[in-house]
Amino acid sequence: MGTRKQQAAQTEAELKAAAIRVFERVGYLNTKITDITAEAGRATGSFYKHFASKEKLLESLLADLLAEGDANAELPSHLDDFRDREAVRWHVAVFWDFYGRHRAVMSALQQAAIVDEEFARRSREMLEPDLHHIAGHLAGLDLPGDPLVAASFFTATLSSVAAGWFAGTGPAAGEREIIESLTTFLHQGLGAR
Amino acid sequence: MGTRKQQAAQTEAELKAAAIRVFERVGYLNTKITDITAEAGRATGSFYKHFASKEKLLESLLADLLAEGDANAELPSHLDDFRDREAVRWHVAVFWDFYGRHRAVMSALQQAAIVDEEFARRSREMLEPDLHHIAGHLAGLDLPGDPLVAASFFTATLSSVAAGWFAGTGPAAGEREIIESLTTFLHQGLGAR
DNA sequence: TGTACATCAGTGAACGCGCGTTCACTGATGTAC
DNA sequence: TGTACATCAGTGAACGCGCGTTCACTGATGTAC
Repeated sequence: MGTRKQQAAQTEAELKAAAIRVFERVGYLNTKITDITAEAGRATGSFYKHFASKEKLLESLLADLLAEGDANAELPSHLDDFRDREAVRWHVAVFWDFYGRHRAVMSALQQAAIVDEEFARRSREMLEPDLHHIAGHLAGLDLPGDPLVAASFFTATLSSVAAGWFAGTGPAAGEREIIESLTTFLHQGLGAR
Repeated sequence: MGTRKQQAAQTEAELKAAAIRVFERVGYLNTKITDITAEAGRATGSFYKHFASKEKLLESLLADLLAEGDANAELPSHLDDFRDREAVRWHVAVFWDFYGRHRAVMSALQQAAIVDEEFARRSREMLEPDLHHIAGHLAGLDLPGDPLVAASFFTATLSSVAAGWFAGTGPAAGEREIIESLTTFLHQGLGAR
């Protein structure tokens, strides 16, 4: 009964896990195929039995991540009125948690987008629903401008602060503190009174 | 009289200018030495008469940029109280203008920092005075947290929005509109009342 | 249940491409007398 | 001012390293009878 397939699936999973560890250590762009196979304790050729290229591996990791993202979207209806500070805080915290658990893949995607037009396009497409989702929470606020522009400020700030904090290049502050400050910053920035 | 040195300086300047054009077209990380020399209409070997490597070329471009930055710092004492929206607007506009004129080098530096620890360190050091400079303008505001944290939100938002806008990946909005909206967003976010 | 053959994950040495870097050479500018 | 030699920016073909990708091979699992 499928021992062979199971073994293969196992190896594939180990390669993915190894890739994530290597990404965390040296970054996606600096990662060689042999770094990944060495980290997983496998032969070089093994990689190509599972992935056609480093890009395809990243696509596979992205698919895992999107699967979880979709599951998130199924969550019980969340707070959706950004006049309410608590609604902003909830969104910040959820994003923060997601970013933290997937920081290696998130930053790998950003790095891939820099070098590869196809990933850039895809990343933009991935984030667009998010942008409209956020824009949809802004009714009733005294916005600093067009709702989509305001929403883009929100997501730009959120992701660049999260990226900096998880990469250790941001200000030296605790996670709770950052989330609270960021919430206030965003809530007020969007024109809450 | 120094015709030879002048010629050499001229060629070096042309190589730099060509590099900037190539960076704008394909990005720093995707740029090959031969792309630069071809763009400048020179032979491959010519590059190495002027720069030891692509990194050294970028350092040279960075030096030019820092020279201008220092000149900026000499400007007549500017508005420095961020309770005043006009002071925020001034900083946003100056940064925006600077980023716009040097977008190729700015994004090249960001890309280099991703792949090269040395550039990452240097970029951080370069931005730290800025951070403290901004933090120094925040007295009297009802800040969302620690002054350095608030200042880092300010610079993170500013540079990621500028990067997105100049790369054409941000929201489709006019320059004036973005600057005004961003000013309001930042001003309010920092706790102005 | 046993035997003979097929399939396939995994191996790691070898191959080859892309590209950074070098180097012998050229011809023009600079220097010495 | 002229001549002979030195210097040096610029050239582009050649070299060689790093690394992605392939491929013939192995041995274990699956299948047929």
